[in-house]
Amino acid sequence: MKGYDSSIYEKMSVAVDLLVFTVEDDRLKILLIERSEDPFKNALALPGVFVGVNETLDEAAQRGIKEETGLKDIYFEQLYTFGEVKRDPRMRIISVAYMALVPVEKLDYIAGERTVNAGLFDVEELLASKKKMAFDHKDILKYARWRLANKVEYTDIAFHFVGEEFTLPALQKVYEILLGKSLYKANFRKKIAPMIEETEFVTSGDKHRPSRFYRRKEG
Amino acid sequence: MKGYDSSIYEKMSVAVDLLVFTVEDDRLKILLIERSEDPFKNALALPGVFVGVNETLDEAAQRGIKEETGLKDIYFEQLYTFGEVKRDPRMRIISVAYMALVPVEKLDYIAGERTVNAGLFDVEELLASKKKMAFDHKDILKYARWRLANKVEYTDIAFHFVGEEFTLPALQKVYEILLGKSLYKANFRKKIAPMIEETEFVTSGDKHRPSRFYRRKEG
DNA sequence: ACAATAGTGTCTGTGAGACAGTATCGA
DNA sequence: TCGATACTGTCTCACAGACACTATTGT
Repeated sequence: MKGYDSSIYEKMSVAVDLLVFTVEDDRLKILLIERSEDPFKNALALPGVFVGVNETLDEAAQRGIKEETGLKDIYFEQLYTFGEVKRDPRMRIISVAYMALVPVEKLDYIAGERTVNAGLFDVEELLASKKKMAFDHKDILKYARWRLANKVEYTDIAFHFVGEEFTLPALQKVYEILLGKSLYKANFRKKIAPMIEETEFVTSGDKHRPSRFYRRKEG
Repeated sequence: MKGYDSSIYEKMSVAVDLLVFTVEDDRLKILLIERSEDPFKNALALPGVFVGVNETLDEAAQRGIKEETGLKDIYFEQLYTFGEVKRDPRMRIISVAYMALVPVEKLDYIAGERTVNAGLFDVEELLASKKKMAFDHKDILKYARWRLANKVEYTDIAFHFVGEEFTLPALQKVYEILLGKSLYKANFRKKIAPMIEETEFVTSGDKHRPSRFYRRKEG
């Protein structure tokens, strides 16, 4: 880093953009806001915050999640950093995208206080439509959707969409939604079996056989 | 993004740090420089460049690779963005880390012109030793090493360490180095058979059976 | 009894792991 | 012929896919 003298390079703004995903009504959804100002007035956008000088990227992401959802202690991970020169027409902004995964119950809990112009949107529908989103946010969403589909195959992310205790049909549905295809019950259960343990509880009230609740097992 | 008025947030410097990996003498190596100035004078560091205001992150990475190795058109990908507040003791710098993977022949080609204080270092040795590196660069290296080990299992990255035409023993060695374990010849060949096609060439001069050269097949 | 969904048993094919064997070079 | 490395054949076992079967609730 020749001389490492940054003064000859102009500094820039660094923002964290948030992709808060959840599964609602058997669909993958994302929390978006409707912009109230130009540029991209009235367009859908990812919520985001600027990174403060005394704040790490993770801290900024956490702060943003708190501001938008009221939640802390939810799962999130850095996704990718977007640095096209003109991604924001006004000024140079580097955007570090973070994904957060939330069981929908946690969001419902604070639904009443939801910002009036923020809400959950169907991801597949949005991506399939020609609807424009602000900035490069549609590209970011597309990339995040792709990563989710990938990671569900070799990690545990699907579990972050369900609560502490969950039924296997519910968890399977999450897998199916993320993978975009249906799975065989028996095979799914065999695959998941080593990662979970039974609870003593079962569902009730449905007009069919009740479903047992499980929780994650360490290991 | 409340108001989207960035003026209340101070701007910061954004740098790209480069992890140029290669395989030399059956070892995973990385290109590092020895710092000539404080802070961390004489410590090993990742080469890096600041991101210019009219330059994307990828362009900055490419420029940095060119400056350090003289090479362009080599494989690279964004790794992760590091944003600890005090990662650089002098000022706030956000570092977007990029990995580049190069067959060692390409680096040898320009070995004569190598910067006097830059060179290839054995990655495992470095990580196992207590030797300090500048800034948080040892953490970055550790993470990159981990990612390489992971990605080799479900992607094609290993191919970037060999040239256009390569023998299977050579490619297998790359896999073994990245995975950190030895593999069975027969199984390895069966696994990559669908990804390659024969050439008409074989090695010669060795005091044993010659080895056929292969090249990648599309698909 | 029936509709509906939860949950299990088992056959099959595919692919990774293990290992023994054969092939082809230089000396 | 021998040492060395390239390359192949084949057995086994774990696991994913497919599908048929049983179980338990409410009405």
